[in-house]
Amino acid sequence: MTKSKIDKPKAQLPKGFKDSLQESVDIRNQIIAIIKNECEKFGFKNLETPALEYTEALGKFLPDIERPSGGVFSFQDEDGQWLSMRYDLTAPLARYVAENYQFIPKPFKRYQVGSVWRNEKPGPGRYREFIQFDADAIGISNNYIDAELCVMVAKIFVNLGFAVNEFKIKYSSRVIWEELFKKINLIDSLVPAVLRAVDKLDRLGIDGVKDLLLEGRKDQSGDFMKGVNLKNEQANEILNFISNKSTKDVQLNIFEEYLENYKDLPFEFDPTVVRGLEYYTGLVFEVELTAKILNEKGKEVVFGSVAGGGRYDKLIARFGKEDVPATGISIGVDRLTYAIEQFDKINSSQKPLIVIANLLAEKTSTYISIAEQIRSEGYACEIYYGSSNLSKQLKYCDKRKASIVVIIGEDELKNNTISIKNLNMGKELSKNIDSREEWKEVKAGQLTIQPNDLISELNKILK
RNA sequence: GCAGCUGUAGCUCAGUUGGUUAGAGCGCCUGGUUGUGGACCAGGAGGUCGUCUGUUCAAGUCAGACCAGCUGUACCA
Repeated sequence: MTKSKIDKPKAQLPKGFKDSLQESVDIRNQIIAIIKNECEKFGFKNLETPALEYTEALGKFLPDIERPSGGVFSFQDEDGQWLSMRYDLTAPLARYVAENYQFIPKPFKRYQVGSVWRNEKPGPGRYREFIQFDADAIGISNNYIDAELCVMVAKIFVNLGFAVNEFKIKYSSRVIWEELFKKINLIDSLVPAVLRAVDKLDRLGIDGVKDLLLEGRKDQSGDFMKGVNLKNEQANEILNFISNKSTKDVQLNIFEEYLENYKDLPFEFDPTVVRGLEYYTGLVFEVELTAKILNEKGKEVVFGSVAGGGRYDKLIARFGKEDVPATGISIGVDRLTYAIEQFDKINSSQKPLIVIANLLAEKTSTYISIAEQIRSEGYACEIYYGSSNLSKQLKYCDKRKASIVVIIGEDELKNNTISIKNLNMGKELSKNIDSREEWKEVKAGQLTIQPNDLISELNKILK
């Protein structure tokens, strides 16, 4: 009995995950190499930590106490211990530093790149598995290091091919907000809600933020979001503070003093950069692409930040140690890859593929020796091992996006020649041909040469 | 989580006031052509109409519930 279709497993990618083809992987790897290289120039060293941590080690930082493991992929091991997949690279770093504090050099500067996982509703450009790149400096309280991190990130973007008017690094400080809240007598429990409202300025505009600080606002679908219900005067003070951009504190002054040395890089003070995270204690910053980004359907989207970070001096102390000053930056590699692919900033460096057609089974060793000759020149080369006719083989090559097909059949053998077919050129030529007979006759893009000239002819075409 | 919208072939969709065997384009496969990609021509495969329950002589079409997807919004370490 054949199984009914309904019993068979569905070939389906889990939602929120994605498969990546060669070209994307290639571009992503180049991006990572550029980022790593810059970090190393600034004295950061690589640290790799595992994908799994004890849930407790991650969960202790979770600011949302109501659902301590919400949004995290977790399971129990044989001993009943709860394990979780890392949801960022900062929490594992804090664990590493706390665990190895006496052995590591202080200050400790490390970078790390790796996949992280979040078990939450995926959206456009938002996956449940994605790659982050982090660089953090532990044990330095001087704000020069915060500024240096920003300079390093700016240089990374320049090296990735962005012009200084195509991105912006916006910075602010949590401290100036704390001072404002003290001044307007805001109760502590409302602080997170206020900061979250302010964080939405770029999307909702000043009126949207005002609505959120007061009674609330309706979204596009008509759903109502409750506001913070501040007093009018409090809300006005906050809105004022946002627009006049004049309040600075000591940390910000030191930070800006450092940046004076880099006037050519696009830094901008913006008090509304507050970042959602609870654990930031001082300076915060984020990198924004100013160029327009389109989604798969060609529609323009608000892309948001591609990197962000800040100072988190209390995070490591949660493991019961004393406060350890720390600051870091995190780059969303997948989002960056998406943007870079769209702007063609980096091209896939794939080697051209050459396929040797298989026409005469008894000539396999000839094909092999030619393949070896081509590979030793540095090109990718494969022999077609199927038994299809030439037409099928060419179709296959077309799909593989091969550049050249090497043809050695009876005709070539008789005359001691080799035919090479330039598929890209053939494609161009075919535009002007519409009869089948003519198409077959001209053998578009094809060239018959002496065996000794093979490599030089390939070089000519592929250079 | 909340709200709005949408579920018919691999993809994009049509399907009349409920009425035989549910269609098209694209894609895929085969042949025309066992030594020439594309175009063209001919043929073919592919559907429990999201799921279940109900109304009806009769449901892709009507009703209800559920499920899934999209969009917005919330949360986001």
